[in-house]
Amino acid sequence: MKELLYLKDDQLKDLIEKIFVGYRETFSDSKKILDKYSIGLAHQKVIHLLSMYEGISISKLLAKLKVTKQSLNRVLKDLIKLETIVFKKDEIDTRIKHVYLNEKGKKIFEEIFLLQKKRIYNALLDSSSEEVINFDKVLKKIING
Amino acid sequence: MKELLYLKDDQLKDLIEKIFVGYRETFSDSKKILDKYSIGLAHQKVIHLLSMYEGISISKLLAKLKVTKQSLNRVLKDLIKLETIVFKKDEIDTRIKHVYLNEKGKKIFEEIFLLQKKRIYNALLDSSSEEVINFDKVLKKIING
DNA sequence: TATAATATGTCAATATAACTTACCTATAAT
DNA sequence: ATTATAGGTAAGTTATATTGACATATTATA
Repeated sequence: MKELLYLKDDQLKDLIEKIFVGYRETFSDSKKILDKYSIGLAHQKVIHLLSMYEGISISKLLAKLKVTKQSLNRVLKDLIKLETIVFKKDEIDTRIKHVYLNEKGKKIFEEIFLLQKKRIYNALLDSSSEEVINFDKVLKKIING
Repeated sequence: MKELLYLKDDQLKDLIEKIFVGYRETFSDSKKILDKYSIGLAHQKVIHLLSMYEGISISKLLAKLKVTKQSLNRVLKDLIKLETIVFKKDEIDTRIKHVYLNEKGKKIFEEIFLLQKKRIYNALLDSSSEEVINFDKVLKKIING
């Protein structure tokens, strides 16, 4: 057991609180835009992933979100009603559905993202490239358990 | 506008996804313990803060959690029923209530924390002290907007 | 070809955590 | 005396998720 300060319980508690607050703040900046379209955090996350992974399949979306089919389906139905997403069947395996943002969906994502990214952008702008790289590195290690 | 790679939209999107996943994973490791005591994520967060800030007042808890009184009250009632917390009136201003974990509360927190901290601990153990310091630094900047 | 596995959809019921609006008491500060 | 602060509560609602069960279409495999 190393005796490093940052491996002590108090520091770990502090980091855990920061991870929570960081997440909460990062996903609350765009609330006004979500309200404008009568959607919520769950929809924002899906739109975000659709923007990152164009044509992602339903099962891969599920794996990334770690929610149930039923839960995702509600969100997708809302997004269809809002006319923001389209589906395309896989040409080889027609069981697979690929999901895409259409033009309206992309526009709404950009509105959300414009607000959401500000916080991160400013934090990174105010940091050295090494700080940023290390932030990313440690976060990745946390994720990969 | 700097032309740094990590300030590009794709990288910002990637970081935002990581912040979400990092949070979700960090707060899901202890689910089994929560189930054991029939409590949820909201209770875990309160217990966590009570462990960090012994004797914190209700209003300061509310400010840290950013939820409504009604929402916090439900959680506190559950924790009272579970016999994990106690209150002490402020000796000077008796309107203020200080909240503490009792022995049982502290024991349950340790059970939760033991599982939860593993992920963070291992990530930090696998990192240099500079990486950890930079992680903390950037996270703080994200929080402070 | 029959069977199993995969990808997706859906119904019903329930749980968790939060919200809004409104009103209340007690105490402290001005 | 009035206002502000700290906290509590009631009723109704919303957002997001769950479990369990069942259905369909398609692909892979024995």
